[in-house]
Amino acid sequence: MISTRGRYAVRVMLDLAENNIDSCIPLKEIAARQDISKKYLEIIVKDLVLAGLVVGASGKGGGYRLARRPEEISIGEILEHTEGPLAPVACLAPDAASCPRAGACETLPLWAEYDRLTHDFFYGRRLSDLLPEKR
Amino acid sequence: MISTRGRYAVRVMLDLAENNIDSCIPLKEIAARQDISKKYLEIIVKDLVLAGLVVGASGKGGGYRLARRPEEISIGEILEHTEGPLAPVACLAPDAASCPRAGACETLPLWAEYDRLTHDFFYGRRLSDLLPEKR
DNA sequence: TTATTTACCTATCTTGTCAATAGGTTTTTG
DNA sequence: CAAAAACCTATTGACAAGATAGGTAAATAA
Repeated sequence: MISTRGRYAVRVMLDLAENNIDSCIPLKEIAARQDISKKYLEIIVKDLVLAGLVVGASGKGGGYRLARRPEEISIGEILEHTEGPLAPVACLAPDAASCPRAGACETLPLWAEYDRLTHDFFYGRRLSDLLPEKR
Repeated sequence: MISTRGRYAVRVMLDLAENNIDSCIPLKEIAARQDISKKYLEIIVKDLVLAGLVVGASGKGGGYRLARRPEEISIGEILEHTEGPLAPVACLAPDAASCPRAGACETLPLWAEYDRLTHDFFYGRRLSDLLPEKR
């Protein structure tokens, strides 16, 4: 289940993509436009900055802007940096202590296949695909 | 993220499918074979009984058996009855108070598409597809 | 230079779910 | 009638989700 963190992150990124891509946009504006608590967004945007997806500028006239063009940002990236791994089961997460049953597990291939499906889906979509002109 | 409930449920169903499909198998045996706490499995199997996926028989010589043949049971059914809806985001869950933004939401179509993908994947797989002779 | 605006940082809180445990009651058969 | 099984209710501990609160540092416009 994709939580609000990931969903809000995508909405913030999309908001940045839609509103004057070159200048900085203060979080206050985004929060108002998206109707999300600014304080909560701060936590989420921090992850995006750390991931190198957006750039923040302090001080008056500051705000955030995309670090790359929307065509070069995949939804998968946004989700993994805010939600953690997209892996659908714990056994497939990168940090998973490998399960002792893994070798003989009859269900693991099923989860692995779904994992691939999920991964391909979200890394195959770019932020630009969500822009109004594309839809 | 698919939790242990759903994953254990699939393993129990598969265990039932592999071990003498017509007679009853006590949970004690399944728990030992799958190396899962019997007490925890009780909770999970209860959901499977309520869903009409397995049939329980009390008393000595009792146990559980599949209610239908493995070819007629989809993985999706098993998961939805033990985990709840497969919906990847809250806005798409059946009981969701419909979001006021839903009509204009630019990200909803993305989640909806992923929802379809997930649904089709798990309802397209049957328990029989996981049996060793199939793999 | 100073007030203002902004990002940035740390901590706390509440609620709910996950994963499991515990101890009992009822049902059925050998 | 005794054993073995399902079935039932309650509780627990740990952790994450979804925020909220209050402050510090940086940069600019006046």
